[in-house]
Amino acid sequence: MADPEPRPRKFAAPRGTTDVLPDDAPWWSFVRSTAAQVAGRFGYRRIETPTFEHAGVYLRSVGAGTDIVEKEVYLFEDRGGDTLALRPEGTAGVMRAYIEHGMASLPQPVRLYYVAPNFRYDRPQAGRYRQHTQFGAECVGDPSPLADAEMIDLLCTFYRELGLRHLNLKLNSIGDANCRPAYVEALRDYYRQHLDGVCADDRMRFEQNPMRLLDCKEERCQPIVAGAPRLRAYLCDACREHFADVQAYLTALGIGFDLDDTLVRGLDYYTRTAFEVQPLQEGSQSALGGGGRYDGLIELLGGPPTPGTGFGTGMERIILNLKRAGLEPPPPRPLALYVAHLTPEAAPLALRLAGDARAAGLQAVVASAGRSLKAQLRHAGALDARFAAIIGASEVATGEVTLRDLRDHSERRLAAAAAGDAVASEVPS
RNA sequence: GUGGGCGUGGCCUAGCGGUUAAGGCGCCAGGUUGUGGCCCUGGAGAUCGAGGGUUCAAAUCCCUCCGUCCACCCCA
Repeated sequence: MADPEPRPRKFAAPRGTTDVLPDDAPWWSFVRSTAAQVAGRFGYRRIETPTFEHAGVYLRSVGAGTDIVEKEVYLFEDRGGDTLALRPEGTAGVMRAYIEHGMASLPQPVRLYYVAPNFRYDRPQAGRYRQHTQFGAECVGDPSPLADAEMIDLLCTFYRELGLRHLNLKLNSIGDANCRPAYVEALRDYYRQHLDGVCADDRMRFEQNPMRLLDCKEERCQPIVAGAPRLRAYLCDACREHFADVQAYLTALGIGFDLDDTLVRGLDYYTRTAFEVQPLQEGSQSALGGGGRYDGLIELLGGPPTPGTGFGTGMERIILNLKRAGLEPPPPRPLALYVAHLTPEAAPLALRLAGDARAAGLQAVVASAGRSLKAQLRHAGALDARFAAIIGASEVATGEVTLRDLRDHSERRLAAAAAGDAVASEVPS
């Protein structure tokens, strides 16, 4: 033999991406179907937008000065020369679709939800991936605080139905175009006096995105954050009232929350309500979900002035927390029937029998050809099958099947055509 | 972008300078003629992450890179 060719290089999944293997699939179907059910019960309808958009959709809407736009967006040029971007977050694409398809002429508000992958080029870590999946919902065309409360209610209901406990809802209002400028002014004035004692990031934020000075985590900046003017004190009457109503509705719903002055969204089109949910325990990073009101966004994307509010929540982090909480996903369907066959003549019967079982809604697997009966039954055991059908020369001759109960080891012979039903009558489907 | 831990067959792990890299799980096959889960036996499967260096000799020491995990940051 000639020298074997050098083995081709083995590939690994790109950094920050994961394979969802069969063992984890039950978690995913559980979380996905719960999302669909809960959203459906709130009257939200599913929307799917492309995984990539013209880059401007995201760059304009997510906003300059944010980490996402500065360094995390996957940008690429296609062969036709268009500049495109992989979806870094869910809302912008949905709003683009709202505008493009004239949803403003549907009965308002329009309630939409999605489950879709998002892409951000940041450094992977526990619960942080370059591709992650978000369940999100948007309520477009309703300016009232009731819509904000509904979003939070939907999100909390979702978590509750999954079985997640010990969550902390943080709530804030960041004002609107009427009142925020005065606040930002005051904040700037305050920080101007403290610029020496503040971290380098903060000095940049001071210039580019003063609101985000408030959520600086740097220890030495904390006293300065603590002494900063309170945004809530600057809210105009309309915003104050809106915020009070959101809280009243949440209270009526029995949803607990903590007010948090430092919870901010830096950009102008974010208005009023902002919220975030995190696991109660390790309060550091790893928000499970968050959202808020974005009354300026649709206009920014070229649509008519339209209010909107929504949330996004990370599926991988949810599953991580479900596992940490010691919960189990609903068990997958068991294998009802394993069909063993001993001769080439038996194979067609085996295939037909498996087909009968499947038609009855059961899970059935046919053994690979050419293995000993012992090997086939061992395989059946390894797959945790409930029944094994055995088809050898003797069964072929009589058109029968030997059906073995793998729990109590009992066996009986019956007509091949009846075997599928026999299994079905004993295995819940 | 910054810092730290770790990289030995599919998985977990032993070996930490010296002949053909060891074990467990898993996989495949046998333990007589058509029968599983226990037990026994055998087999396949590793250029010890990659490249360079030190040495008579390196999986074992040094350097670089890559990957991965964890934390910071940010976010979901």
